[in-house]
Order: sequence, then structure tokens, then C-alpha cells
Amino acid sequence: MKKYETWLKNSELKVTKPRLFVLEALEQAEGFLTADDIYTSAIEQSVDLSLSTVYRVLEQLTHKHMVSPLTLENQVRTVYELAHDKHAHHLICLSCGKVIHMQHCPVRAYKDKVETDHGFKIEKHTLDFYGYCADCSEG
Amino acid sequence: MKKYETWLKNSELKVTKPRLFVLEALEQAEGFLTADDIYTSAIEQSVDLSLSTVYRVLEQLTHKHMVSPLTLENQVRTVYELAHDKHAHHLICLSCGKVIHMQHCPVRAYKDKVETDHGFKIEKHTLDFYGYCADCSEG
DNA sequence: GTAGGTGCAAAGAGTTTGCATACGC
DNA sequence: GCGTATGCAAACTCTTTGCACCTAC
Repeated sequence: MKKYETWLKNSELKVTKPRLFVLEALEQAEGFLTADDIYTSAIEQSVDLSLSTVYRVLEQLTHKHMVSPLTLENQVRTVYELAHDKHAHHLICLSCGKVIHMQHCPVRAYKDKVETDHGFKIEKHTLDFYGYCADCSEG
Repeated sequence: MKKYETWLKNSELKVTKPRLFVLEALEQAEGFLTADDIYTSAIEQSVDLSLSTVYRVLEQLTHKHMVSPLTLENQVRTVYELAHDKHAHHLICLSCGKVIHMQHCPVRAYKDKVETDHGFKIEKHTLDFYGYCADCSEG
């Protein structure tokens, strides 16, 4: 797992066990985790890690653009994932919570129109679909 | 303000002062309010209303589709607005917090494609733009 | 009169912070 | 060795809940 040590050093962050653990947990999840998910996973693996450290690490990594936080509609907890270079949209199952990433963004052209029409300088946008996945909508 | 009394009765909710106050506060705001905004507004007007009642009323009105809750990206508090019939998207200023509603939805056709491609039954979607409004991006 | 609504205070969830100790460099 | 990172516990914010009282119908 040398790659995360290098990544941390390149981001001017010290290489510490909590930081490596958080990054590896996010990699293995291949998706969204809450701070508590990461903490629980540490407990299960008998890794010594406190919840407040998880929050602090996630904040630092977010600041360095190594992870991305996301608040899903009408959910309380913030979820995190390893930052991709790629802009993505989400397809979220309201029943099982599964989240699918979609690379394609149909909004780019529309964004320019919105900027012009409203005089906004748009920094980012979200486009998320909520529904029921094939498994959950059966029966 | 008879209209809200009628609306409540039609929704099979008793007409009470807290419910009328919440609906009127949301109307006057012409936009998003947090539960605490509504509570504070009551205090300022010397209206007797508790914060827990505000939450309970908002939950009931949401259930009756009279108001709509929304969680903005990376914000903690849930905001509420009077439910429009119309599906809308948002343009949110990261500096002053202004929220502009946009009726036009460029996503409809794309939604069908997503349903087909992923086997999802999509119930709803969100599309929100975050940036800086004309006033805040000057200078 | 009765079922449902409300206020108050306390509890809960999720997150942040202060401070003493521990560790990376 | 120095300065940052961490663990712990306590604080904080937002929201929910239990219970006694009150009010719309």
C-alpha cells in the first residue's frame, strides 16, 4: 500500500496509521462510507482509531482533494469516497441504499446557459437520481 | 389567510395556530427556511410557538405534500419550502446563500435513458448548481 | 367529550473541540 | 527535539421523543 504513503507525502501530510487506514477503508469499500462506518471497521479489525480522528482525517483529506464528501438528499450523515478525477453523478436506491456512479454528465451545455441566463459563475453542480434498483423493484 | 385553513382541512389536518404560522412564514419567505428560522421568526413576532412543534408541523406538512424538505450539499440543516406543483432545480450562491428556482428541467429525456441502462425505477432526481451570483462575483 | 396537538425538558444522533500525550520526520 | 497528530471526554448543533396539559372539532 505504498501508493497512499506517497499520496500523503505529495499532499504535504504526514504518513500516519489513521490516515492510511481511512484511505484503505475507502478504497476497499469502493463507494461511500460514513465516518462511523470507517470507525466501526477499525474496531472490527482491532485497529486503534478514535471517531474524532476519523472526522479530522476526513476533513484534512477533503481539504487536499483526496476524498469527496457528499450529502444525500434527506439523509443526515455525510458520506465520503476517494476523490476521482472524474465528475460523476449518482443513482441511489431508496430501498437498499446502493449507489451507482455514472460518469456521463448531460448537464455541461445546460450549465453554460444557466450561467448566462442568471449571471452566476457556477463552480459545481449535483445531479442525483433516486429510485429503486432492479433487485428492489422486483416482486 | 383563509386559504391555508382550507388547505389544512382538505389535507385532513386540524387548523391550529402553529400550522398556520408555519405555512405563512414559508409563504412570506418565498424560499427556503430552516426549522429554526421559523421558530426565530415566531419569537420576534411574540408568537408563542416551540421549536419541537415547528419540527412536528413540518414533518406533518411534508407528509401531506404541503411543504418540501431539501438538504443542500454539505449543509447540515434541512431547509423547507412550500410545495410547488412544479418540479424545480436550484441555483445556490456559495457566498450569500441566495437560492434561485429554475422551472426548466433538462433531465427528463436523460432520466429515461438512465432507467433503461441501469434497470432502475426512478422516483425523483435533484439537479442543483452551486456558484457565485452576479452580486457576489463582482469585484 | 375526545382524539389529536402543543410546550417543555430531556434524550439522541452526528459532529466538533480542548487538552494532555504520543509520534512522524 | 519540535511541531503536528491523536485519544479521550466533554461540548455543540440539529432533531426527536415522553409526558402532562390544552384545544379544535
